[in-house]
Amino acid sequence: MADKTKLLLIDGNSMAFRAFYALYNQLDKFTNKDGVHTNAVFTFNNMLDSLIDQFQPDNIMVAFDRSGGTFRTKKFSDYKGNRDRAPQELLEQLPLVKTLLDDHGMAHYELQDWEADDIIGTLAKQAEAAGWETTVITGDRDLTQLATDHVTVQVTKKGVKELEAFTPEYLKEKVGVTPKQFIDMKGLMGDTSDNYPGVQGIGPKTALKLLDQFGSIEGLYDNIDDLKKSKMKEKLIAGKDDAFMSKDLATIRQDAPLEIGLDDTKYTGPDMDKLRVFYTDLDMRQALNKLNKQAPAVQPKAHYVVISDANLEQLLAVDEPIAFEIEMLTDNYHTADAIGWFVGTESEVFVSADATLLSLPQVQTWLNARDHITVFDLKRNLVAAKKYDLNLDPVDFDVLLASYLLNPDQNANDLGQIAQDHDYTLEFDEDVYGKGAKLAVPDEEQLFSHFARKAQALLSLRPHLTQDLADHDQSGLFTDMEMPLARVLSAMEEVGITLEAKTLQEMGEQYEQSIKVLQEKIYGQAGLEFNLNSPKQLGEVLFEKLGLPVIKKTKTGYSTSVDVLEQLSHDYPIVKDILDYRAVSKLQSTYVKGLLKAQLPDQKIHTRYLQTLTQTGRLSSVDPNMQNIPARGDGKLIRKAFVPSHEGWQIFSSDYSQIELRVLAHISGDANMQEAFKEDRDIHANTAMKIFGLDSPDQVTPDMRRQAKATNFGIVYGISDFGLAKNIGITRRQAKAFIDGYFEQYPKVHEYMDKMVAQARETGFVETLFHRRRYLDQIHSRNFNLRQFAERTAMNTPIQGSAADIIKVAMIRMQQMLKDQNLQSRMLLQVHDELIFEGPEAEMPILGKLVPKVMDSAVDLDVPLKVESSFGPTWYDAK
DNA sequence: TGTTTCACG
DNA sequence: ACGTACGTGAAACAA
Repeated sequence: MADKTKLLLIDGNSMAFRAFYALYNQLDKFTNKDGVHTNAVFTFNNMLDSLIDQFQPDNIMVAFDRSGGTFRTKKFSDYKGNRDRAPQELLEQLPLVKTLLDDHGMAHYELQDWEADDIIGTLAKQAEAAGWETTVITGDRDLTQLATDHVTVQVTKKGVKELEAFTPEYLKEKVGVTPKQFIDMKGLMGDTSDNYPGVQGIGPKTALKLLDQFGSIEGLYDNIDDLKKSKMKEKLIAGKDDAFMSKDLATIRQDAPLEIGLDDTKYTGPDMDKLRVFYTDLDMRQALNKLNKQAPAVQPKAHYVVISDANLEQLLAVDEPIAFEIEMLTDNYHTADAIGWFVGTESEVFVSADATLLSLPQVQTWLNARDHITVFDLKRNLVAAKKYDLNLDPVDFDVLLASYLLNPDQNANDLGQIAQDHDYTLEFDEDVYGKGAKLAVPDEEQLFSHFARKAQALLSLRPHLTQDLADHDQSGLFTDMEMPLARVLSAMEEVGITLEAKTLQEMGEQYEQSIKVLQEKIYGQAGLEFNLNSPKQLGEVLFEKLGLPVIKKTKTGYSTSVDVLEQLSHDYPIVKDILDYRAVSKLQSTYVKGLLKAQLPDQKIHTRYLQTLTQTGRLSSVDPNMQNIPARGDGKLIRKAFVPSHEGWQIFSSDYSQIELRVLAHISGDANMQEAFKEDRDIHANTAMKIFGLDSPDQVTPDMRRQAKATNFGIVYGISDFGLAKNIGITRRQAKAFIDGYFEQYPKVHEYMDKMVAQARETGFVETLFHRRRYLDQIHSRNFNLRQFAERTAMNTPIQGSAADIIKVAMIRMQQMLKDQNLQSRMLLQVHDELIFEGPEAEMPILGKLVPKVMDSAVDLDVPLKVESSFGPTWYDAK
């Protein structure tokens, strides 16, 4: 027997409301570039996908209310009279939802004077007559009156994901009435949300009892004389008209004069191309990516020439700007092998799976004679090329770097994504190469086609990005800072830093012992063994079994973080042991074991700096992270394992002193703060004098200095009294007094803070000294937290970002200086405000002069930059 | 995959 | 009446 036709009837308004409020708190995250909100569209879209999945309908109709009154408001002018008007952010999305339905091949309908409910009711009746199976989707329980053996009403439960299926049986079981009686019940009870009265004084309990006895409102009033004299009887008699009117209002009509019929509900399926345009217009990336997975855009057939001995001449004859790339499958280009490379011109793309061709002298000569080469991820290509002794000096444009500067948070690290953002279709690497266990080189045809399309995308994107950079006033930042920096970083990564494994292993053995001892001690005190590394288990032991006071909770349970444990450690010795255990096991797992795992056969650590990740312009470091090697406490000993790569060499280190506060003094123009730096005073003591109202530095106690230091940090982070209070353990009132005092003493700092927030509100972004941008969409959020966060970021980013700019300039100049001076010393690491070198002992005095000179002259501020240096036989000693 | 914790500036 | 310090990465657990 063939399956019956399946019809899905959706209450469009109800679902749009649900969709809108499901992501209401993220309203501001869901906007497109024109500021149109998309949260409801986004959720509605997901709902449609899951409904199709779940019900596999043949026919669909989404019914909407039409604005203006209906026949119900004509009968009873207060009908739905107490409803707030839907918010503008939702109303603007309703037309979008309807377009979305069109593109999905789903019918929608609305009718003057009639509600969506009546459209659904009418179609449900017609479908029943035609022998179809109907499912109604709504957030409104009133529609359960439509349930029959062939009509199921699915009502959304909490949010939009879960549905509750109302069949007549289920309704009877759950509410105690039949679908028809549901209307009688509403008639007696009334409905506060639809604002009709029912019978005054009759609630659900009484209504149910009466319906059980009399079957319906008609039955009740036909036999009302049989009721014993009572208050209820009086109420019923008094409310008779209201009861009938309310029943009438509650009744979903099944005879609406629809201009459409069942034939018009056919689900014709999505139009992928239209959907693609729709998602693109609304910047709905997630939906777009999902769609591209299901139905990859038809790629224009890409032509390519596979490089061979026979046609090498053709490649070498190319004399125009090219796109170039050496492709690798995995992230870590220090360990990855090339899977191929390509050269693209406007008219042809040359591809190869044989990277050794890059070693050919004629290829190298030809490449080095190019005027313009465009790549994606310069640093990655530099490292890859180095394996074939190839320099890539002519590369003058990195699409990745350009796109990062244009908008650091929209950077996906994938050419496909960047292309898509510029309305250029290109498959994502992940979709061509797979990911995780499925990562593999595809067949040659697919691989080379992808190469060819990438080459074309690179050439095509370059002029647009170049223009955008110029429009943002970022051409200098791109050409003179990020592009040269990529070369500096690639050199630093390739040199790497030598790790003396033996030193770490010995430390590891000691840690192992400590861990064992501490473990036993803790188990003994707890009276049981458990997984100490599990915050969950630890929380249960401490706060349930041992009954320690709960100080803080996380969203999943008890917090066991240091600040909590430290408060407990005075009273409970076990907690002190746990803190010690945590400290040692962190060193063991992350640093001893982690670093040893990352060591390559040359005994060195080759980290990768991520140049296009942070929102502020800082670098980050991965595989392993060399920017968070312990610098304080016992952990600092880890640094002893980092040694020079040659006998007789030393490690040299220079760091900027208080660079962020100096940057703040400069960009705020605050005379008091500038004076402190110009006279090289202790800035924290200076601040202490100011906020505590002291006359001389002698009066500053260590504790005052500590609090002033925290306040200085707080200012840089975009202060809040709460945050400062928490950090230094004072009351919020005191913290507020500190901040007020601070702003009084450094008035222009206060002005700066206000100015940055105002600028973010006005332009949507803030900038560093070198025009690095960060967009802050949430500055306009009506969510307090998101807005406050954006305001703090507006204050902090120009400071942190300008400091990052400055050290980047210093790095570029330093690298050049080492070369110009013919020094053997080399730059190894950058840790935000610190540069680490290695070199022959004899060069240490030279570095001692040169490095601070280059660093403090990297930029000319209204205050001096201060640099402190030191050197020694290991990183530990270079302190 | 998300959460918690902790290492750095 | 809200619940916050800014920027990162890695390990381990808990799903």
